This record gives sequence, C-alpha cells and structure tokens, in this order.
Amino acid sequence: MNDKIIVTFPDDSKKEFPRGITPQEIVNQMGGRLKKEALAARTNGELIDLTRPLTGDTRLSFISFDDPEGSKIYRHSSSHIMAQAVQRLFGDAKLGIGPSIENGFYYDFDVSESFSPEDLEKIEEEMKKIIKENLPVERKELSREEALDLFRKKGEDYKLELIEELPEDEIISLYQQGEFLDLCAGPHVPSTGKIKTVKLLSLAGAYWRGDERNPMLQRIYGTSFTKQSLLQEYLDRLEEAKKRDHRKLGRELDLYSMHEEAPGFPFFHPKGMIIREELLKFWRQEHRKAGYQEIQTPIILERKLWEQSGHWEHYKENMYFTKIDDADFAVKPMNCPGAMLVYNTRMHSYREFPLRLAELGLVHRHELSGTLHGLLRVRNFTQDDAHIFMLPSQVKEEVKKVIDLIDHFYKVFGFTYHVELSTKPEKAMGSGELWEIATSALREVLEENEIPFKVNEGDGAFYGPKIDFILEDCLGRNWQCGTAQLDFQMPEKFDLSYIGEDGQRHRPVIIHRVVYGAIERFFALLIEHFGGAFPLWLAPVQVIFLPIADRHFEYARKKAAQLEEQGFRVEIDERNEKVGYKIREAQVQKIPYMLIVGDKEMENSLVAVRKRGEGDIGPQPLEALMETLINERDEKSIY
RNA sequence: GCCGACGUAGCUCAAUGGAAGAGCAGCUGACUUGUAAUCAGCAGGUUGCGGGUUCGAAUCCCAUCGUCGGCUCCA
Repeated sequence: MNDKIIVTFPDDSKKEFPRGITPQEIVNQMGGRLKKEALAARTNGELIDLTRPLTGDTRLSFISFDDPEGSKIYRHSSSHIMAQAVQRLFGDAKLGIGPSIENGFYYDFDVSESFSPEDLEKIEEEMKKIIKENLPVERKELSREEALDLFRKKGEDYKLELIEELPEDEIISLYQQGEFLDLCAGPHVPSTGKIKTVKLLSLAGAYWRGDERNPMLQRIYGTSFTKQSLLQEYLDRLEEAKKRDHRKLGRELDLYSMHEEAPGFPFFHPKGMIIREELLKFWRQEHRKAGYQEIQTPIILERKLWEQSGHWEHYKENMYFTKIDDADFAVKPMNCPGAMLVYNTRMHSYREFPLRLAELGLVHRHELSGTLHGLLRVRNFTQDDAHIFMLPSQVKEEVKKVIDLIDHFYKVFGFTYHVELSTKPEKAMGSGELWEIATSALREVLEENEIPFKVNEGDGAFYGPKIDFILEDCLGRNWQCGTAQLDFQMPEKFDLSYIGEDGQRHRPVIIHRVVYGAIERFFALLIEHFGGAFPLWLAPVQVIFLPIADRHFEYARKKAAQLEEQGFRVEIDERNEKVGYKIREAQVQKIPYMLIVGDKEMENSLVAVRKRGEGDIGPQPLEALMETLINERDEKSIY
C-alpha cells in the first residue's frame, strides 16, 4: 500500500502528503490566517475534526467561523464547555441535548434544583476557566455495548435513551475534553481554547424531547463569538430589535392595548383601527379582482354543528362554550362550518366553480396562557378566510392562484417569507389514501412552480394538509401567516354536492385559505417590519401641519382642508409650543410628512416640507406636494 | 398548561424591613415661538389582588391574577 495520499484543495491544486496526516498538520504547514481560523475540515463533502487522520486521496477544505457550518461547530463546542462547567459546579446534573442553534447554543440539564440567574454567572465564569485550560477535544469511537455501559455507569439516563434509538450500524462517537465526556456526532473544535468569548443569555424549562409527558429539564441558552466586538455587536443588534417590538410600539403609537381583564383579547385604538381598515380595504379590492365573493357567518353556532364538522372531537380543548335556552352552543374557532351551511342553501353547478366564498371571520380559540404573546398570539382574531369549492381537477390551478395572491400581498408590504408543507397529524380525520392524494397535490404545485419549501411532518390541520407562509418578527421568531389547506373531509361531513356535466351529483373539493392569516398577527408583524414607520397609505396620521405661531393657524387649516378633500388623514398641531418641540413629537410619532407654516410660507402661499427619514426638503406649493403624496399613497410606495 | 423571572403614578424607572420618590406624559399659567424637548407651578399611589410573619412590609412567606422568556432547532 502506498504511504502517500493526494489532497486536492478548493482551488483544484493538488499536493502529496504522508498517509495519516491530519488536517491540522496540513493547515499548520500552510500558515497564514487559516492556520489560526480553521475549526474543522471538509473531506469529500464530510465534516471532520482537524485531528482526524486522512487515510486516502481526498478533496480538502477548511471550515472557519465565517462559514455557516463553522459557526455551528463553534457554538456546538461552546455548548459542551457549558455542560462541562455545569457538571463541575453541579455534580448531580444529568445531560440532555446541547445543539447549536441560530446565533448560539443551548444545553438541557436535569438538576435537582433549578438554576438561578446567579448560577448562570458562576457557570459562565467556570466556562472561561475551561477555555483558559485549553483542553484538547478528542474523538473516541465505541461499540454500542461499550457506549451503553459507559453512560449507564455515569447515570446518564437521557444519553442511554439516545444511544438505544441510534440505528444498529451507526458508529457511536464520543467527545472528551478533560474530565468531561459526551455522546456526540461532532465535529468539534480541536481544543477548548479555540472559543474566544461566551455569554449565557437565558434560562428556561424545556420538556425532554419537546414532549409535555416527559420530565421538564432546565435549558440554558448562550452564544459565543470569535471576538468580543462581534458579541457586543450581536447584543446591540438584539437591543435594537427590541425597539421594534410591536408591544412597545403599539403602546407608544397608541395603536392597541391589552388588559388584565381580557387576557389574549386585544383592544384596538382609533389609530390602530385606521391601519386595520386600510388593510381590509386593500384586501377587499384585491379579492374582488381575484374572483372572490364575501359572506359573513355567526360567531356562535350550535353544538351539533361542531359535532358534525369534527371540531367537537378534534378541537374541543381550544373552544369556548355557552348555553342559550338550555341548548349547547360554541363560539367558533374556525369559519368553515358556517361557510358549509351557506354553500348548502342551494344547488350548485360545476359551471360556478371554482366558487370562492371569503369571510373576514372573528374566531375565538382557547390558547394556553403561557403561549399568549402581544398581538402575535391572541385568543380572538379575525381571519381573512375563504373557502373555495371546486372540481378535483381544478385543485392544482386554484392552489397556484392562492399562492400567487399571497405572494402579491406580501410583496406590497416588502415582506420576505418562507414556505412550509405540513403533512398528516396524529389526530387526523379521513383515510390515509385521501391524505396522500391531497399532500402530493400540494407538493406538486410547489415543485412545479419551483417554490422552495420545508416539510413539517405531522403538522397539518386535522382535516387536511397545508402550505404555510411564514414571516419573522423583530427577533427572528417564525409566525405562520398565510396558509392554503386542502380539505376532502368537510364536503363529506356536510354532504356537499354539485351537479356535474353528466347531470349527476358529485362531491366538490375545498381549499381553506387565508392571506394575512390573522389581521392581528399580520398587523403586529407589520409594526415590527416597519419599526412603526408605516408607508403613507397605512400611516394613521399621514400629514401634520406645524404652525409656528397663532397667526398661522388659519392658513394651516385652509391648507389642511385641501388635503382632506383628497382623502388624506391630516392633523394640525395647534399647541402652544415651539416648532422644535412639535417636530420632535411628530418625529417620535413617525408621521410621514410635516408641513411647517409661518410668515414666509403664508406670504408666498407655500408649505415647508419635512419628510420622515429625510428631514427638511424645502418649501413648495401644496398643489405640487399633493401630486407626490397622491402618487405615493396610491402606489403604496415603501421607502 | 409546564419551568423560570418580573409586577411601584399613564410611560420609563428609584426606594431591600423604618416617612413611597424622580424624569417624561397630564393639568394651569407665562412666553408667540423657524426644523428633534421654553420656563414656572399643580396634581397624580390601598406598591396587581387576597392572606400571613413583624412593633413596623413595596421589601420576607403563602396563595392568586397578569406580563415576559422558553418549552420547534435532535448525540
């Protein structure tokens, strides 16, 4: 056997090395920045430790923190250091899992007493010691039996459970640094000293494997970076993001409020209502264009209807109930049963299809108290719902239209989103075969239109699979907004039919879909997306006049009336304050246009324009400005 | 729902077992103001709610309500 191997680098250059050389040795010879920055290596596509010997010809590249895989490895190694620190300080702590996550890492521990914030500081200190000790991180491979034996002796019950579930033929690897040993696939950084700066951020309970039937472990979240300045930058970014929080801006801009007397049930203030109404006006306009008709169904419907729809069986825990004249009623958590009743009021022909019945329906759902979150997760909300009744042959085309409609809406607001396909859940209605047909129909539409998507196994609605449109809040948390759900169940349950070309009765198919999702949630994301600085068409106050002194009030009122005639929302700040004060106030309220009027403007019949985000843009006649404003508003411009 | 933290004036926060306070906002008055905060005065509280310990509780304990973070990221 040849004792040389050929290594090919990313630039396609090749070099010969002795067999068994490690990537670390190679990068040491290369020197330069990479020598310091390399964390792991990639050989023929596989990520390995720098200390793993190379046994054959291979392509080789080095991974540093700036690579997406690099920061993951870095954070994963950081989580091991945290676990080591925890075990040093709390001998009885059993290990759960400790992966890297976006922007950081966590580790779950089973400890007799939960951690306190002070414990976090101690753990962080211990981590710094471990880093300073610069312990080499070594990989070991064991047989299944050896691994089980080892973790049984250590009393690591959770690790045992994990090993037992690994496939029979899987190589079981462990990583050791000093006295600390953990089950881990790797790769890891070569030594603990590679980690330059760590920060523990928060503490939380987390069920073992995310299942509430399992014990609750203590989870510590943290992050790490290669430089203190990068960490500081990240922390500053978090602080900045919090300023966009819709709960903060919602109060500051007087848009909505929440009250102890109504947990999860939002109150909309006049300025919030203006935005809501603008969203709905736009929605009605676009839906008319797209061939939808609007209906409205009651909020309270009788129990037997919910039994018929399957909600009684599948959704009862989330529903509110009431009694009327001794009969049981439920407050609707979804709009579908009402729409089914409307459909069944007369005969339908295939010629009407697709029949698109839209409803801005107020639904109530009993969400767990711990999940409530501002306007993003509430207990009552308005869905911009629609049920589309159609022939099975129309499904794919119609799903495509829904996707296009949602895309059109999100583009108007400048949202970026991602798409997820959710499949059959445990608690599902209907045959597996129907689910299969429905799921692959959705999948095909996405694939044929080259829309990238992630699959969420088991996350579908109880009546059908769905395509979800996900937006992010100010802290990057995901929220489902738009959705298109295929339903073969409701038509059965409600015995829906249409008369086909052949003169016979047939079963239609339904798409449930929402575009905004919930007006409340979408509104919250809009607030965060724009940081409260809404585009002109949405701004509660679009233009504010700032007269310099009393003698300019009359002129301001005259000019304001001209704008109001064109449908603008205008205010005049007639308070007895200096113009600087009025400007500051209007700026804080994020009003798009301030028009300052004093002697100079009155004389020449002008307004001095101060534009949000740009500042003073000089005086001009109101008529000229009006044209710009009308254009900006009607085009729904974003700047 | 579960784990943890938090709850003081409309808002942001101080007072850590010994007299409940500040800034902003609000109200009143003066100033008639030129591109991000004019000055002065006034008012604002059963410290979330209920119980307990104590001579004395915003502070300590129990209970309850609400809020915040997490419970999805798989060794």
